[in-house]
Amino acid sequence: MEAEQTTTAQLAQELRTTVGRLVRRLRAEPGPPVAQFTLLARLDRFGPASISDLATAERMRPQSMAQTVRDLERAGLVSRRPDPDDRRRAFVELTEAGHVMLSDTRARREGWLAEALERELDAGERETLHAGLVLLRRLADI
Amino acid sequence: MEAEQTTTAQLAQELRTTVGRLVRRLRAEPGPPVAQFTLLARLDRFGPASISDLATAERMRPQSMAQTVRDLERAGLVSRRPDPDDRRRAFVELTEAGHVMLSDTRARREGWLAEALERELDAGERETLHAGLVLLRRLADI
DNA sequence: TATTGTTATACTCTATAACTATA
DNA sequence: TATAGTTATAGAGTATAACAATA
Repeated sequence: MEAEQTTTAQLAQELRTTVGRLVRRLRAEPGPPVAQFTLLARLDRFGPASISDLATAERMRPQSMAQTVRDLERAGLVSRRPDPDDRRRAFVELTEAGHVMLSDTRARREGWLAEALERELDAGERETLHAGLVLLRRLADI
Repeated sequence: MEAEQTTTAQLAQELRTTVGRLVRRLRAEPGPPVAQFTLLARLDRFGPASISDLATAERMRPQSMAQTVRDLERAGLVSRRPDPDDRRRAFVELTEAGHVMLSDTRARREGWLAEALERELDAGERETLHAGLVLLRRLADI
């Protein structure tokens, strides 16, 4: 089907372009780097976790996750608590400063996204967006 | 509304996480770097354009776009044609090699995304995705 | 003066390779 | 041997600053 194929290819390009624009928009917002903020938010929502678990959750190499954690640790925003049952592992958790940074950023600056979702989209649109994200997630996990 | 706020915050986090995963997934696919491929696809679809126009279209700094164009030019995939009406400007356009690379990549490797859209999603889901992308684009353009 | 474009430089993000320590 | 984690290194992607040429 010629028309169908064209549509799919266009959708692919649209997706690529839109994702690129969105990433740049997110990055432009002041506050900690996106990857670091994402990790802080994850730790806050799901609690302490090991490097491996965090890497798996974000579909990222453990070495890459280790870098992000190292940067956050140097900034004093997360700390490590050794796993008493397995001395190879350590739980990464938010420090008090990490909590403060997170809520601070959410409230003052990085809240941009949440605010935009509230302000620019109505309830129905948020549902549509959610449905779209579920599909994007599925594509990302293939 | 407490519940409403929580939902919006969660949606924001979901968006952030999903976009991150998707970017990494796209990057993992073999072929030319994502930014370069995106530009090749744009030139193919919309025709020659100046650096400034391309930067505006992708919501990117002209200096950043100049880098991408320079890399593609060095690889022989795009060329510049001076604008006869304005000697500051030049039109960036696909070379024959650029066309070949584009269709080659689309067919063999980078076609992953288009294929996935065909294979993993049905027509209704593609519509939902499209609607979601329109909203994401709106958010990116705020 | 404003616009188009360039080069230099730096930061973020993430990957692969090679390694240590523990299980 | 397998798993958890680290450091070293490199490449992609993009930004800001400072500049040159043209309008």
